[in-house]
Amino acid sequence: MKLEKTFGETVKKLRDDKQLPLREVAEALDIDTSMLGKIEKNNRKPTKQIIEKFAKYFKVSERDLTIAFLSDTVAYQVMDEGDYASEVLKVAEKKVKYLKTKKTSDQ
Amino acid sequence: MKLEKTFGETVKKLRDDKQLPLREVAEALDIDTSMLGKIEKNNRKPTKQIIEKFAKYFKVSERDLTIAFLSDTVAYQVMDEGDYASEVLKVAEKKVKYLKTKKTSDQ
DNA sequence: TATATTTGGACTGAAGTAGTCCAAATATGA
DNA sequence: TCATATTTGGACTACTTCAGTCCAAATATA
Repeated sequence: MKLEKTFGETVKKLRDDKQLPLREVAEALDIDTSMLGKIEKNNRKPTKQIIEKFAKYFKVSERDLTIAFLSDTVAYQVMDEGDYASEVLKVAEKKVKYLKTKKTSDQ
Repeated sequence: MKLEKTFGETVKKLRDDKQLPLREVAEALDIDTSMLGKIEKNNRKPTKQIIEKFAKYFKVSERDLTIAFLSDTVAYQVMDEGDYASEVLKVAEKKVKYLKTKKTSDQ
């Protein structure tokens, strides 16, 4: 089974693997040490800019990091709302497909 | 092809089918007429309470309305973020399943 | 024991948003 | 055409949310 790590867990692992302290990474990304700690604990959300910096600094795919982050947000959001989570995501997928088609045919 | 209507389109249709003016429905739901108009145009989000009132007033499933609304939110949210929409939703589904399992085994 | 790191609480400023109010635009019907 | 009802949207307010900061306590390291 593939374990679906949160964004925070993902970036913490990147840092741990290189045995770097929060201070050093935070400095490199030009953010507050405490901020980075919170991001790793999913207590604060990273901005696009911060995700970009993470990707460059750790030399990982910005796309993958972005997807990891956005899917986190969506997952927690739908889990907060009753027991419809899976259903909501399924319908959302249909809507996305529908809206994409619409968009394309609009041009 | 099943057309995936937005929440606003859904409730507008319910109202149109009964040929009711915004004023009357708004009054019954105890919200501002302008507010209802905006909800139908997806310019304002309904609260849980308003969704509940819609369901009761039009005698439709609250669950279905809720899913229609939440999936709207999620769909537009992920479409705003680059071209990763479908991928994000797929990963989010995995995370939801993973988190549900985790939650169950936690108890 | 001293130093570095991690954690978390409290706060601030800014952004976002539900909801209101009103007036202009549009439709309805006599 | 005229009068009335409905719809639309802009501007505003009050409230909430949240990224980001600062600092001090807790914990780890050597």
